[in-house]
Amino acid sequence: MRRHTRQLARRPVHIIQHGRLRHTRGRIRPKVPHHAGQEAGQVRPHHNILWHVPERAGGPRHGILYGGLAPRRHGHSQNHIRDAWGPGRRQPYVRAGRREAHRHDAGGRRLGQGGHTMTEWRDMEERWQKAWSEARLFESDPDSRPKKTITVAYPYPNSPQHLGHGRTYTLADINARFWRMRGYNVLFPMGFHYTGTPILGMARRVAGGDPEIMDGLLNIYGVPPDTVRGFAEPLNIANYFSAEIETGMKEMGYSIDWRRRFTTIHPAYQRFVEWQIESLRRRRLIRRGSHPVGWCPQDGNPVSQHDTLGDVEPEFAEYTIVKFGWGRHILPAATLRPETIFGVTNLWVNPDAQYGIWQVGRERWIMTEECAQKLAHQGRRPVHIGDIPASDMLGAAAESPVGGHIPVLPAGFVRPDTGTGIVMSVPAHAPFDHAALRAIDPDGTIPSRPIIAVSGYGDDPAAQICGGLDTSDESALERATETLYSKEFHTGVMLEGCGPYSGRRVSECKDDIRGWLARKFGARTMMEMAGEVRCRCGARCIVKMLEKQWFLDYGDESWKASARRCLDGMEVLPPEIRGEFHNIIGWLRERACARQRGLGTRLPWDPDWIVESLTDSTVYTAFYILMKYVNAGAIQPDVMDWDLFEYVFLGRGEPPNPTAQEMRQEFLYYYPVDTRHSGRDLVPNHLTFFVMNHTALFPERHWPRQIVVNGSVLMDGKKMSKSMGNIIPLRGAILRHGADPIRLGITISAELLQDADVNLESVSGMGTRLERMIRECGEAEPGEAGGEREDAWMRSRIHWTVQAVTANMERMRMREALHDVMYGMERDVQWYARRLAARGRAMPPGMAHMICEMRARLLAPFAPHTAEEMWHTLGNDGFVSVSEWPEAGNVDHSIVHDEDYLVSVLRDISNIVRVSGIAPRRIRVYAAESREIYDTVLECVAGGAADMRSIMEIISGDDSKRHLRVYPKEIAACLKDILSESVTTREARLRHSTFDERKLLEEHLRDVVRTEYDCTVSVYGSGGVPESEDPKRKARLARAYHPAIYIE
RNA sequence: GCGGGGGUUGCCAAGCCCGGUCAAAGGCGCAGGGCUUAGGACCCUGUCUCUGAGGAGUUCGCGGGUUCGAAUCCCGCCUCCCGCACCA
Repeated sequence: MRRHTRQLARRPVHIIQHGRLRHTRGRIRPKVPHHAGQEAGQVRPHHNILWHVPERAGGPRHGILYGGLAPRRHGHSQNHIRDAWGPGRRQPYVRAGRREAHRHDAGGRRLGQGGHTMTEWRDMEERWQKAWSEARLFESDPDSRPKKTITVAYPYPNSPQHLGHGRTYTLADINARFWRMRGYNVLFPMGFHYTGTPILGMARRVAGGDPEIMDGLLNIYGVPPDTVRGFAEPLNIANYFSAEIETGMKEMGYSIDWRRRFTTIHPAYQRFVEWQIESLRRRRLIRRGSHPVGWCPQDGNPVSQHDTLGDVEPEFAEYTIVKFGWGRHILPAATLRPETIFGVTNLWVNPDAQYGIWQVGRERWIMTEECAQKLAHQGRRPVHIGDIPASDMLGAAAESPVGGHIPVLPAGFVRPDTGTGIVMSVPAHAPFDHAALRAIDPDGTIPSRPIIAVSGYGDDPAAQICGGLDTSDESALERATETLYSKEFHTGVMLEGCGPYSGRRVSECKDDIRGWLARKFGARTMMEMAGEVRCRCGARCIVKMLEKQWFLDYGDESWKASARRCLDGMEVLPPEIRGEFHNIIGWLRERACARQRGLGTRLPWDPDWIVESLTDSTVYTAFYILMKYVNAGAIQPDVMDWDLFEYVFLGRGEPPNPTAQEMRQEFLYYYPVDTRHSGRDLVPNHLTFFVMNHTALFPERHWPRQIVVNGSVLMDGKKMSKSMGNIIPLRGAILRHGADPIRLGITISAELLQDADVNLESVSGMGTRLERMIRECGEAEPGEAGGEREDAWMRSRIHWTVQAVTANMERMRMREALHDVMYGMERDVQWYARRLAARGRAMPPGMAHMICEMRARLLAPFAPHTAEEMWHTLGNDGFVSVSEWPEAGNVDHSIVHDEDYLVSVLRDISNIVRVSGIAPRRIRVYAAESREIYDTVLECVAGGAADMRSIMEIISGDDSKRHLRVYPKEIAACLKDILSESVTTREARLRHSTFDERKLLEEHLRDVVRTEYDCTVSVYGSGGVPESEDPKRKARLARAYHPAIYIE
């Protein structure tokens, strides 16, 4: 059994943890040249012609350009739509008075005068950021209002932020801004996670002048050369990028309380981590054990993915070392398939390899030097006591643990650096063994010993699968091996002669056999890299068993139970991710919680170890509350001891000082966390640890209330990564597109849990839309809002929108909410403008104002800068960011119902016009006069009868309806109509059974149609229309809600 | 292997939980028109097929089933992606 690492990487191998079978994966990382011009700080906005819109003279031309739903070209120009904004339209910004003065207060140059450059847009955003900051708008301290503590996983500053990071933070910010407007005292803090090893690796590579990383820093990240030189020092990297990220967050307009900022190597934070880890230890959740890690023998360091050449993830395979006796010596054969011990016919050694004799415990093992070195890192101490030529072993009769003697034979495929250099030969089940054995024993003197029955492969599976193969073709043998191993593992059954395991499935008894060999025959295990992994220094990595490693026992059942209880008591959004948390808790087990290098906090009781970085970042949400005091100088880190934390977090003991008392009060106010935001990738680790650690450290009333998980951001359908060259740095994107358009682009591109494929065109489309909204605010004046039917309709639609947006935002369905604000409302306003035009009215100024103001408020969480600009342009004081979230008024359902009807009739007309190609001169509409059948069927459907048979039964069984029995055709037609409508439409129609179609058509359809088609409109009842008025006999086709139409 | 999530009309992406609002939202792209000296931007219209009448036909990975009715529910299959730990 065996052998080539090359092959190991391609077939299922046993990974150390629980012996779970796991596929190793090949990773392909195409080299893609980085994109020039993406570097932060190198974008020159004035060169961005896409954004340059020349100023125009006639400002009013840009009145709100709502075209109708389907204005025809046949008739008038569409200008009536614009004219709907009517007399209220004027040159903006030329009026004197308070409002005007106010606008100038808002600062400098305004937008909305007919186009802007990117520079102007950025000026606008910066102006508001500055105003917020000066007004300390987002600083939160306890007060009498209810609170919301909203947090996001803090960033690891080893690179600038890109668009992908922006998504989680933007969602959190939208959430924070929403609740703030709803009257909550929102705490939204931010810190920086300095702890960790990747920065260490970067620093080392910079120090070594690694061209790849230098290129990345200078050209992709745009770090100035002078600064990069300082990056040999890890702290400089973290400081540089955290500042960079912080600036980016401010540029994005995040409503963060920056007074609470910290880094995880701040002395105060370290005191906090000491308290945390010590608490866990006192709760007996920390223990000691040994643990395998990838290891570079040259550097003497653990290696993880970012330390390896090609960023290969070090993965381990677990070999079983089966001891074969040979006189006073042991021949240790390493195998991945211990179950095949029953089928061994011989051992293989490499005739060209160097073997030595090593004292291992009380035994003398024969193995290669490489093997002895590896064992030395895995808790054994082989002592070299001599060499032995491979030839001395050839022909020896080795004693098998399961009985009998087998010969030692030579094989070239045995690699001295893999396993022990000695291999079990199982010719019945291993194609390589079969081929090698038959090559030196063509007559079958040594017969195969099949021990696994596997359907489709006969009595000698390896022989069969090798049947048609060229056995000198290694790759063919590898493929055969892979196929056979997989088949045997999953479907194979142990044959007779396998001791207690006969008749059992391979997949079920493999681990048992390993255990049995270990117990009865002293078999050992040995870790080996699954595939060749090289350190960045070039050395080949091995597996090292770290002794006396500290573990956090996430496997503790009672701990898991309380985590489940916490989870059950909290909201998880989106709901479908909840099950995943439970699964993860299910398989969670001990996890190393300390390591030997990197930035971080030392274990209080064992200063040789540093608290591992996913362990020191589980409950820091509580620390923001204290950090305000540290940053303000109200308390010094050196007095933050065990007693202080016990008091502040748990109320234990007496307050050590007045500040502690204040902190306790603030903690009680802000805790628990109301929302924890994070990306999906953190679900199996940080978010679950967040839950686990809270339950271990805090009383139940302080357990988190809600977790919100979002998907990541893709570029062109691919995950953003440096090696793909598709990273869009956030700050560069802001320069190019503006913060608000990016915020909207990210939010609207996908549902919460979906990965968002952001396209930059739609981002800039957002920009122009926002700009138009600002512009429109400049043309709206407070005033009379109109009392006509269409005004009432518009108001109802606004109320409906507020309801829908609010409900969606409460459930973190930000995409849908934004959709209603950006597009839904837009569509309503278009219809409104069309109705106004039909009646020759201009939009009442008050209504235009109300629409704009509602937009500003609903948009404020999403596009805060734009919303502030709109708010002030409308003449409001203060900040929309802290204004009240709109309350939804009552929706007049009957008006909405009637307008929906008009839209549907209009749609019918435009369909006919389009299909027939007629330029209408006259449109005749015949409204159905009786709705008895329709209403009857509608009632039946509402009552659950949706098929003809049951409807006919109901009608026949009701004296008042029985007379309708003779109209089955009509009934069927009504049923079809009704079923094609939505449930909400049906309900609305049920409620408005007194609805008078003809009257509505006469009063309203006429105007709308006439304006758009420039033709006459006649409305009739369907009964008794003289033939002169109904030349094509259409009137009889009228159905309820479907007037007959004739166009000439 | 274990666990999770997908496959929708040119692309991205809703809908699926709660079956008829679905030829299927919205965005992008594309086409025509408007506006503009022009380009860009913006606005309108169209964008599965057929249609001189509001209609019909064929679609939602594949194959079955349940139902008056399925993108939506059930069963089977194919296929893609992600996580699996000491790493943020």
